[in-house]
Amino acid sequence: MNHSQGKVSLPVIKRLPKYYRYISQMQQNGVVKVSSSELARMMGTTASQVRQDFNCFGGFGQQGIGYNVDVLLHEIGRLLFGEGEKLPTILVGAGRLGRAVSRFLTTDTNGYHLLAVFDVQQELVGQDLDGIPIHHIDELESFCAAHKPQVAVLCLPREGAKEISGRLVDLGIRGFWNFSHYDLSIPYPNVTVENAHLGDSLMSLGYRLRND
Amino acid sequence: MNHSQGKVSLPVIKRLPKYYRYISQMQQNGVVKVSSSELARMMGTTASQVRQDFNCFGGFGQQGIGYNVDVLLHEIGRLLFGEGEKLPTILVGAGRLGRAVSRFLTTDTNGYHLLAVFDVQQELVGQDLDGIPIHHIDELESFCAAHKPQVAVLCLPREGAKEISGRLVDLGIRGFWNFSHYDLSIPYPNVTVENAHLGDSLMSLGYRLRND
DNA sequence: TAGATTGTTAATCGATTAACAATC
DNA sequence: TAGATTGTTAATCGATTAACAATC
Repeated sequence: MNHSQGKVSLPVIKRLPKYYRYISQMQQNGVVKVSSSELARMMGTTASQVRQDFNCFGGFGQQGIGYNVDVLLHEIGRLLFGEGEKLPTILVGAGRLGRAVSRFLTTDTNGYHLLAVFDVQQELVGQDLDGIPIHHIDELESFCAAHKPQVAVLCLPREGAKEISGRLVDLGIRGFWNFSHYDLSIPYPNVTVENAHLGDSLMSLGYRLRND
Repeated sequence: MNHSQGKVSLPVIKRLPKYYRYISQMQQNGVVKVSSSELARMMGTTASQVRQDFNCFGGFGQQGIGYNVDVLLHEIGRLLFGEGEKLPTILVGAGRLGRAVSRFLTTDTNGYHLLAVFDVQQELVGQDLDGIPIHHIDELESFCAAHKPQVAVLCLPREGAKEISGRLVDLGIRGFWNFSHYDLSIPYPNVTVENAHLGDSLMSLGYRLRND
């Protein structure tokens, strides 16, 4: 065990969820022990990379033996989801995309607690999404002052996103999961942003298809 | 003008949609000309990278002058969306995510033509999504034989995705936009796959928030 | 002890950035 | 011509892969 972590690179971080998925499946299949080369084969990478990745966090294995599946899953889970404390989260935009994404937050992942949904449409206010109440966007300030959410998920058009994200930063939001076409990365460098533009992902698929 | 393209690297391809978005906005604002350094500032990168990127495709500018916005948008659009011919596409899974994603395919992007939606649920069969008919999954074979779709968008659970993707490859699908948690990249190396696991993206945001 | 497999250092590879000659 | 800015080659940086010593 060496350096518990001195700034882990983004490529490594982005691989953690994939490790988590594969190791989680192994546990469900009753597998107890795994080697870096077995993991590498599944992940489509090299044993070297697997060991390098895990050693960014101090190393989870035993020399000569391999990795214990339970230990590995627990440690990576802890990295991704913390120590059981969940990130208080709000969702802005209750359109089709917002409704789909809320499912992920409430049932398909750990580490997040969805407190409320906001929308501009008066018709939606008072309704709920999987039991989470929909508020009018004007209540953003009072709600955030009272409940101090840390993460905001943006499922709204570009125009709205620019204005709303500014307000949210002022209200203390530290992390954005951004599906709007407005690019948040530059204006708020001290806030963590995960841009998930569906359109971008689809466009690059098109290019690759035409040119492979 | 040099090499029209001798295998462009994935990082470059993934930046194309972002260039497209920014340049598109400039055109809407009536901007006629742009330099690599202006683009770099907007994109949050260096002028060097902008020029290197464009030169993967032969270079779109004029020495001493800069880049013409119309030309740039047209050329990058051509790379992303082709010459007007749209990729015949099907969507598998008409749940919340499928309904959200269909919107992107039909109205928020170019280059794709959504032919049909498939689902296992009998109640949905016969209904439509933005005018696109929902078929039962059992009709996949006959439909594909008749209409020869090239792209499949997977919005279904992991278990379904494994089986369905195998069938789709046999039916001639060349490209997948995969939202399921099942990882397609390894089993079908000769097919283009864009994995867009929402869960993965959300998990890495969590890690970054806790450790920044 | 011998075999297996990790942790860790060194080598390679690829992507980004810098420099500069070409040219408008 | 002088200034601006690209296209392109060279240098740097970071990430991946290989090698090997430590250790179970």
